[in-house]
Amino acid sequence: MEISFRETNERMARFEKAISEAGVKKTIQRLEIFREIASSVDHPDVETVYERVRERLPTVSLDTVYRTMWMLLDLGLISTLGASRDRTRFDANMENHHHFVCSRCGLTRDFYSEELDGIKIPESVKDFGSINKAHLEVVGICKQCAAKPKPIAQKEDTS
Amino acid sequence: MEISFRETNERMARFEKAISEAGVKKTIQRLEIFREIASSVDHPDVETVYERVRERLPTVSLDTVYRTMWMLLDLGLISTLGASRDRTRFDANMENHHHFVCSRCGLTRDFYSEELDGIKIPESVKDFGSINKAHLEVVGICKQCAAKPKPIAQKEDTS
DNA sequence: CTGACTGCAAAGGGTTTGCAGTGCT
DNA sequence: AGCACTGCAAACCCTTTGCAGTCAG
Repeated sequence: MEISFRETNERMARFEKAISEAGVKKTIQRLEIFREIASSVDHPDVETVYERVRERLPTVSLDTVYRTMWMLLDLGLISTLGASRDRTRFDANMENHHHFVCSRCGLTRDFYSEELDGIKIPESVKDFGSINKAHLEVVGICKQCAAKPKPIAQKEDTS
Repeated sequence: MEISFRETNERMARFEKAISEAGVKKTIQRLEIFREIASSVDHPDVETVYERVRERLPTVSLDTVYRTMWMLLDLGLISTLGASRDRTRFDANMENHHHFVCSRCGLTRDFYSEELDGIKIPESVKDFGSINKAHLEVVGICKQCAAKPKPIAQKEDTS
């Protein structure tokens, strides 16, 4: 499965715009890296993007892909799955529950809602596979982080 | 904020039961590591669990905490946040959407639902902080993994 | 032209593994 | 007593960083 031609084009246009507005240079590497992520549906990791881009641009280096991904994130052109957590975190709460996650510091808290537990998942999702559970991930800024000024252009930390 | 005394006790009872049913040894380390995660609300990472357990059990080693966490996961006593992904994965889809995630292989696919986009988040969640967005994470087993037999007692891979 | 960007190689940091000693059942 | 488990240290792998050459604006 591929992203539609039209959608890919729209994403590329957004890229051009963001790049020029941010005043950063438009290099072949950045273009190809963004084109790769913009045209894939599988949410690849850095290594995967690297391998795919290398087919067209054999000289790219892995660290350029890393640098570019964080840059694209800063420009708001892409996002990370799971609120950009780094280390694995664990949960001993085995009941049905949902999460509030702070996108700034990674703080995660449980909340409960019977209404949400009974949520209706579209039939089409079953095309992907069998469903075990579902939970809502609410992303925001926790009170503690809101009190502090936002760090400028840095990878959000997860302390 | 702490987990209630009653709830912690229930979790400890589940631990005893699972440990003996699995026929693995009940060591001080495992007990204290599970007690720690079972009584915390903040979904700590391995390092954090390590530091906290070390206050009571100064000789535990970091690798024992790692080994124990994976064991608890195998026993179904805990789970990981964000479907146990390891490396960071990226998403160029900036529209409102939701995810289906295979807990076996990490395959992730988008799906859309206007009904879900308009979901009602409990007022109480605002006590944690401001809300930017929310999306449903549906966890299951993808068709490809369902066709293969499940690997025995291994950390799920995310290829 | 000139500073931002890339590629390389080396460093850094989190996680895993082999092994000998320890302790649970 | 036997064997699983722990602690230690080294290995491993993913990610970041310093630097000199290169290239977009």
